[in-house]
Amino acid sequence: MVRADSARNRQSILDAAGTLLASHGDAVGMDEIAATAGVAVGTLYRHFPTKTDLIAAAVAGLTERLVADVRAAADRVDSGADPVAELRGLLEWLIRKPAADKAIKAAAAGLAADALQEMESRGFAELDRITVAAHARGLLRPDITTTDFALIAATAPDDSLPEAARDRWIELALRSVVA
Amino acid sequence: MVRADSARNRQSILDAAGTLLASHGDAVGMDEIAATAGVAVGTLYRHFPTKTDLIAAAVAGLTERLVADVRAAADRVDSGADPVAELRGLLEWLIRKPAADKAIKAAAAGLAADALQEMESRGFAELDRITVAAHARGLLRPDITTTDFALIAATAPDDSLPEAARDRWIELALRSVVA
DNA sequence: ACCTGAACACCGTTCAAGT
DNA sequence: ACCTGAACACCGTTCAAGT
Repeated sequence: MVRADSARNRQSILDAAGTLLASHGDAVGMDEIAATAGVAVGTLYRHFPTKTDLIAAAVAGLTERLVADVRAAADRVDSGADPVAELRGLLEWLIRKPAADKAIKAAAAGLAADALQEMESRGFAELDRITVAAHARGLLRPDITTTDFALIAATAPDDSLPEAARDRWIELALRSVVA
Repeated sequence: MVRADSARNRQSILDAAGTLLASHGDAVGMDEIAATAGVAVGTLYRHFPTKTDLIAAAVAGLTERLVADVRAAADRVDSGADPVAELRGLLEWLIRKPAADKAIKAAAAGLAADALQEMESRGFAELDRITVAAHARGLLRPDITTTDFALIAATAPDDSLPEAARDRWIELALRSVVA
């Protein structure tokens, strides 16, 4: 049984971390996060033994949303939507996420691999639904797999590139998979 | 006229930084680099006002080699080599560089954009030679430009991905440009 | 002009004391 | 059990003194 104030503190810390990391990226200090959350640093460290752990927890929310979006896209495909258009939409989402999430993503640079693994294990099945549907309609090159899409997603550029370059990247990426 | 010892110090610092960054990445402290170079920290800061500047200087060497490699590939194309094979070779080089260089590359994470710009301004012309030759032989899709290759190079994954994934990435990347 | 290295500032992390 | 916040450790950077 967790104490009510402990649970509340944990949530306050996550909220504060999410907000501050989003606006200032990696640069926020643990002291500042603790102050914003209304707790002492020691309390912060009781919940998250290291700054990396805290960032990982804050990024987890991002992953949730990604998985939810992939599922929504898969649902639309089941309802007759164009699989390739949905894949394009997902890539656009991945690249164009609001600046707030970008900052978190940047802050989590070192965690990219972990996050991808997390996404794979939980969102892979959803992505696979789209791949299967697309193949059933003969829209993809025969050898393209769901893993290929994960690979493409993993190498997606961030918004440090100019808009035109990002659009072009999506075109080239889709070109490598469509029939 | 620079004092001989000053020039010597600068070189010692660059050598030490190159070695230490290569073996330990970003983790090396300025004190350690200074000690290895046989100078005081203050001297290090006289030559490179910030750690970022020092890393940038160390990375410059990498860029030189990249440009040289692109030029060599372009020369081989002029001598009749297959342009697509040369492009594949360049991508492989980019992904598979020795671990030592990778560490420097990782240490220079924040400088990626600058390095790319540097490469573009100096290596773009070399890369363009390959693109032109490839188009002349009808090997590329008509709309593919040299900028597309730079874009692909910029999004190349590093060796955090398993070998098979890196090979597959190269396949997909080439697929998006070949006719 | 350039070099030295002690000192400063900042920030992630710990821990003895409190409730 | 959990919270507090002063203290520690580490590292990038500065600067007064030396040559």
